[in-house]
Amino acid sequence: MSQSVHRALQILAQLGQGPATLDDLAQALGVHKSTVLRLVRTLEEDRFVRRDHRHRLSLGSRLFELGRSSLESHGIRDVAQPHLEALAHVTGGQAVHLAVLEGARPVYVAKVESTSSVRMYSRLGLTASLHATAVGKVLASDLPEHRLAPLLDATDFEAYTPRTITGAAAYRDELERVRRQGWARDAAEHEPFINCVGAPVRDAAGRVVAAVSVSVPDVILDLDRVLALVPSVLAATAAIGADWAGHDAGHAGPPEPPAAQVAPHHPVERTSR
Amino acid sequence: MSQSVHRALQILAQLGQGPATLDDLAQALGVHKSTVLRLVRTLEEDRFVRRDHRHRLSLGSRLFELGRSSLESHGIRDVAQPHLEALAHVTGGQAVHLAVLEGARPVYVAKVESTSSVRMYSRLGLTASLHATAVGKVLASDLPEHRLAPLLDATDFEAYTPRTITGAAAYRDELERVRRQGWARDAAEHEPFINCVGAPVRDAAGRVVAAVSVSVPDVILDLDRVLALVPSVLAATAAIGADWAGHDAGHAGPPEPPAAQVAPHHPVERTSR
DNA sequence: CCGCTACGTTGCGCATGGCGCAACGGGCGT
DNA sequence: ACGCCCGTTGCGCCATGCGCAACGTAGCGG
Repeated sequence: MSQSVHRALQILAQLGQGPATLDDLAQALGVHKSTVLRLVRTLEEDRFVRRDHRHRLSLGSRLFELGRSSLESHGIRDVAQPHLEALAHVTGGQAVHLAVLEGARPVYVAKVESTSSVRMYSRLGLTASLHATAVGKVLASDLPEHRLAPLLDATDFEAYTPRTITGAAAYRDELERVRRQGWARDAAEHEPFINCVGAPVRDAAGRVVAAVSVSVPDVILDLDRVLALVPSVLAATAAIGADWAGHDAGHAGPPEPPAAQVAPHHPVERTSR
Repeated sequence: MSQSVHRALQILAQLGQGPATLDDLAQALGVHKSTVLRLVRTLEEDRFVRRDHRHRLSLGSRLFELGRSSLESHGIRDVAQPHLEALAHVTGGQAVHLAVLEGARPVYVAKVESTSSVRMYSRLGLTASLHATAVGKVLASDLPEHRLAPLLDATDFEAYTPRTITGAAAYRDELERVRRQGWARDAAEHEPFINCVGAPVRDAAGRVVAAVSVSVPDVILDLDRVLALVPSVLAATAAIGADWAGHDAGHAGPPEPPAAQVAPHHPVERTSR
């Protein structure tokens, strides 16, 4: 929508893959150098980018602060963490994830690392696939049609493995199954040799607010044994939901009223032009 | 410089202090609701903000990714960490910080927590004071006049304690002393009962690229004993500088050529208006 | 059960803020 | 000492982003 803001964000994204020079950025965005300069200056004023001693641009410390806030703003994260650890324990040290829906994709907001030497790749704050993961199915399964339809349109149904569900129709069937049974599986649909089971965390009103999954390489447990973990997962999500309902009620109303504080600098915003 | 970008960044900063509604933001920025809406939509497209199930706005996962990159982009961080830990050890478990200059203020990019029960407050990614900290003095002492002057103008010389240096003239004298002796002190100038000593990390060309400091509450060690730590700090910074020169040379040239890869979406940028 | 309020959303018309261009300047390496 | 690479500046045009005011809707209290 807003051209210059979008470009500024592209600059940040680009700098996320390493420092760059002005012309690098200009070329990457396909705009003129001077345009980048103006955007960068604005970003610099607010500490979103910095320049090291010899004019190279990189991400600023403000992004670190905000990145931290970003994770912390998911209140459910702290509530869930102990339950995730307990779940990892009872399932024999498997990898456990908590994800929430953000826009069109699930995002991992908490995790417990597997204790086995075979590690699944995932990272806090990264997005997962909607159609090829247990958490994706769980989160999608609760969406009303008017939210689901645009998401499916935006999904490419990439076939990560031969078992990946491709096509919206088949996926809708899968979601119906998830809804009925109350949990989801991912039978080597994303990584060839990893099976997962996932279940929804519901708030007091019954809305799905997050999803928990357990991921197991099949050299550790075969699919049947993974499916046998479902009751443990359901117990964990129920416990998280209960805790969350409590915290949620306690926090009712804004935790900190965002107070009308404008930045004290720039006393006159538009002097001349 | 760029109005809409600046406003978008203000929105992110505001959301950093907690979720907010559209009108909250409009009021905080002093602009119309619809203006905020357009900016927020743009931020949303790129996952810089998200909306939870009922329309509250918070920071998006993209910020978490970038926040991580932001710290990692300081290559010196990884190089320095083991040396910082060694320094903390030989000084008896004191708090050790590594800071770099970003714009007008030092930023902590690595630290070792004190082992004593008296903890100094600091946080990775946060900025420190330029005039009232050892790292600030160290970083400022190496700046050429044309960089230093504007910084001093932008500094308010707030008197945190009775011993804080207030006024640019006195501060310039202090910088001269730092330059001559090769290290800086902070004798209860920022926190009433904490003394620090800091020293510069220099690259192969002799430029100051970072500063290391040791902070000690005076219930643990008196000022003289803190000053006695200077040789250890100097040894640490020398070691870091040497390691960094090696890494720096090894990395010569861009670590990853930022490659002209534009986002594959938005095939036509401007269709209509 | 209904009206009120609070919030997000839309369309419009104006002028401003941001754009590309082209030329300048300075530092570094050769 | 020269040339190249980058960052920086001033300018004029017009698309872009702005505030306004009206609409739609969902949640709430009477």
